[in-house]
Amino acid sequence: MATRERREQDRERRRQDILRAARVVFAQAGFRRATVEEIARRAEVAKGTIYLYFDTKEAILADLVLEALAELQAQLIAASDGRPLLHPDDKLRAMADAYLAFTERAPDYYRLLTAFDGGQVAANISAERGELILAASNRTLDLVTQAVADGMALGIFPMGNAHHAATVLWAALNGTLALLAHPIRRAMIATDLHDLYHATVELWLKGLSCPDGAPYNPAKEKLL
Amino acid sequence: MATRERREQDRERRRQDILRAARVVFAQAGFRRATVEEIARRAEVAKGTIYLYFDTKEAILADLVLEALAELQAQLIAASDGRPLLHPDDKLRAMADAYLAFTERAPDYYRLLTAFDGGQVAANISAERGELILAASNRTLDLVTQAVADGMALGIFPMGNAHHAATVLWAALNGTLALLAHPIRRAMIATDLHDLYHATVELWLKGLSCPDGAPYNPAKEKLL
Amino acid sequence: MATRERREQDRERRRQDILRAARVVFAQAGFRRATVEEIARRAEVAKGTIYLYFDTKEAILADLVLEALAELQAQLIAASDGRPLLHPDDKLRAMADAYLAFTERAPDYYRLLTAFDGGQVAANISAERGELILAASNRTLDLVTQAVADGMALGIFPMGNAHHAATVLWAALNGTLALLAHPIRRAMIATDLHDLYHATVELWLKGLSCPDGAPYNPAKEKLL
Amino acid sequence: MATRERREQDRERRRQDILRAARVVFAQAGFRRATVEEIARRAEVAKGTIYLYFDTKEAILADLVLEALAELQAQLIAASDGRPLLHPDDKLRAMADAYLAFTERAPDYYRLLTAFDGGQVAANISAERGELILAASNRTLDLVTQAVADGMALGIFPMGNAHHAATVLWAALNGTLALLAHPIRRAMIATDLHDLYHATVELWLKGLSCPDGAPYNPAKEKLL
DNA sequence: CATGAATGAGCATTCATTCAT
DNA sequence: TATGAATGAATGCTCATTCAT
Repeated sequence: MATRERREQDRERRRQDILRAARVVFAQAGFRRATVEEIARRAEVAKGTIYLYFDTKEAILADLVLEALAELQAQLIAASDGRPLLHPDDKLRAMADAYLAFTERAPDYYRLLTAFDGGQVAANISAERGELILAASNRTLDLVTQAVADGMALGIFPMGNAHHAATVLWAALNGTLALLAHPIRRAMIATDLHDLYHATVELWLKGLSCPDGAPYNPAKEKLL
Repeated sequence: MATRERREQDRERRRQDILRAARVVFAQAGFRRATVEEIARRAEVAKGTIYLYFDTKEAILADLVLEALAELQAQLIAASDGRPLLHPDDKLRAMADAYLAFTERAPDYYRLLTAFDGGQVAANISAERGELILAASNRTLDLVTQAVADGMALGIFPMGNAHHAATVLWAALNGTLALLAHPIRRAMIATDLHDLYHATVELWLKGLSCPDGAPYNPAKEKLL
Repeated sequence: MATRERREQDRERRRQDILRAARVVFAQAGFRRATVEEIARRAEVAKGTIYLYFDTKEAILADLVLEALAELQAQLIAASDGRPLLHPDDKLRAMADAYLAFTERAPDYYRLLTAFDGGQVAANISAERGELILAASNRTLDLVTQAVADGMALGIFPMGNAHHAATVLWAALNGTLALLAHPIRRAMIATDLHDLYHATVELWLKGLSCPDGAPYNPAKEKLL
Repeated sequence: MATRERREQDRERRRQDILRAARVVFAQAGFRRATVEEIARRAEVAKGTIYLYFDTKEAILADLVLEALAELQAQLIAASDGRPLLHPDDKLRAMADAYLAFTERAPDYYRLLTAFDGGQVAANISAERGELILAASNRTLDLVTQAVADGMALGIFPMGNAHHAATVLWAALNGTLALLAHPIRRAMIATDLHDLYHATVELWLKGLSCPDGAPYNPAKEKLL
């Protein structure tokens, strides 16, 4: 019976309408200041309708976060997996670029991700949803870890804890991206953000690959 | 007129009482969930009194952020300026350590700083206060910049944009510290946070000092 | 036309399904907290279907109350009418027992009856339904009245207003049963409820049959 | 300092204003349908003000119930304790009359008491308040119990379980009063309610005092 | 200056009822 | 007839801010 299928499609479409609206509202106002009323208005549905599709306001956020993570993951995969012959450091550059592009093409998704990281919000999310998010988050980092591990296996990066190294990189990138988020901090940065971001990547690559013993410093003895 | 001086002192003391109370309350409950009522209770003043010293709840936060930045700056200075003979990379290590220690000894100050970075709050702050915070924030980064510049001047770091390099480091450290903040993210990190943090510093030092041309990769040709 | 009959039967069956479901839901959650949604779920029909059979939520309750009264009436008749040779006071004992048994075997029906008595609900019920309920309620009391009247006719009870006497008994029984309903009140009663209930019946029988002039009190003169 | 005393008085007055308003609103609409908004409107205060004096809507009810029980208790005491030479049965008559008068002079208090007995409401009340209410409720019944016990001690009532007997009476009175509460039930009663009520008391007195063996029924053997 | 009572807009969530299909 | 998606009014409670004393 096509009716049922149609209905499911309608339902999914409506769900997406609401998510799309919520995405905008959350991004503009932040999670706490955003109101369900406003989301409903923007989605052009009644307030009660929201609750036919989502249990709570937090559940909407959780779904959006999952969506954002899925999107980010897709971008990272597109930037890396599709090109198996890519050199490991270029692969990591590509992934970092994909991340930056993601935050710029979908700044609301990025804000959602960081808003969620704020902490206070996560408490009210169902355990099941929380685990899904954790898993998705892990998967994203795993992609970076894999790229690093590949580089190590190929002898391009010195052997070591790939997960550890990947986390250092990822954290550094996040830190740089965070400069973008806050108006005051952003004003603080004279330099172009992209330069900063790329410099972070290059520094990490250099630091990782640079032979041990560095930073060599012949002047050190003189100083002390 | 001693009376007047006395009055000013009283006023300042009261102000500090309120700030001290607010610091605890904001740290415990987060800025949005914290209530002026609770701050007043903790400061042992009436709710209305708060408004004799601060225009809005946000203004309290702004002042606390300034306090936090001043404290952080003091720590950074203590870690660097006091020891002029310190080797530049050890100086940066010391500053990074001081930052980490600051976040651990005064986690509420750190939370305040990041809460403020959330963005939503900053919007409601007076321009004047905003500029003060920006200036204080800049001063903090300037300390790092100075250390880097010193290293460059001494020929220990290759010449370059010291401010740029310092920002890269600072952002990376912030990104690593942020992993601590969110429960889910934290669970994601198998490694010890301190290792990660120190690795970030070392990687930056190595990356900065490593001779250009790296990452050298003899296998690269073979791959492509 | 058998089709039509069939249709009527189907309709009636469906109606009963809904009533059966509502009975459970009302009993579990109380009238106000019960939701039409839950009734529909339990009856395995769509929410809208409910409104094809009942005008409002209150109308469902009204029908259930009628059902409950019919059931109670049936029990009272079974306890009395079927045994014409029963002595009037034993007949009343049997009816009282039947009432108690009814409240225990069908506590949901009993709760419905008392919920309806709460008053707030009754206001929203159609006049027609209200009259039906009044009539059914009267019929129940009439059974008791009849038993009392029989006793009077037989000279076992002193002549008097049978309806009046029956109402006194019925009200007393209801009062005793009500002690069961509320947790706090119930905790108040050290004695077993059944004892209380039977004592009420016996006291009524004694009081009714006891020769006038009682309570005889030889000590009375001394006191005053 | 008279200021403080004044303030306490103001506070108490306001509290009473709110209670008075709530008493009316609860009586008119029933607890569930009553809104805090409406109570505030009637008390001529803002909605938030209500919550300066009471934690929850339920807390208002709890206080009103306590007030009602205190008032009822006072009436019962006035009807009995003040007149030590009263004959026990007259004392019980006076107490019953006082109860009836209470329900008629303060029907909203009476409705509150029965609404509270509904059960659903009591669940949300603080344990402390619940115990206070239970205690107050017990005290009321204790007054009746004491009167019965006195009668037994004086040899006017046959010895027995005074508490048990008092509960039977009280339950019977409540049952009779309940007829008043519900419109439909009330219409059912042809007789005057007062007659019914007094008949209940007299029947109880007769039943209690009537010598055992009654109801004597010489016709019984003939019947069976 | 200090107080703390009063304010009232704001918000997430529920649910009886309607109606297009 | 049956469905179930959509509606939107309704409600208890919070809290930053004001202001009379």
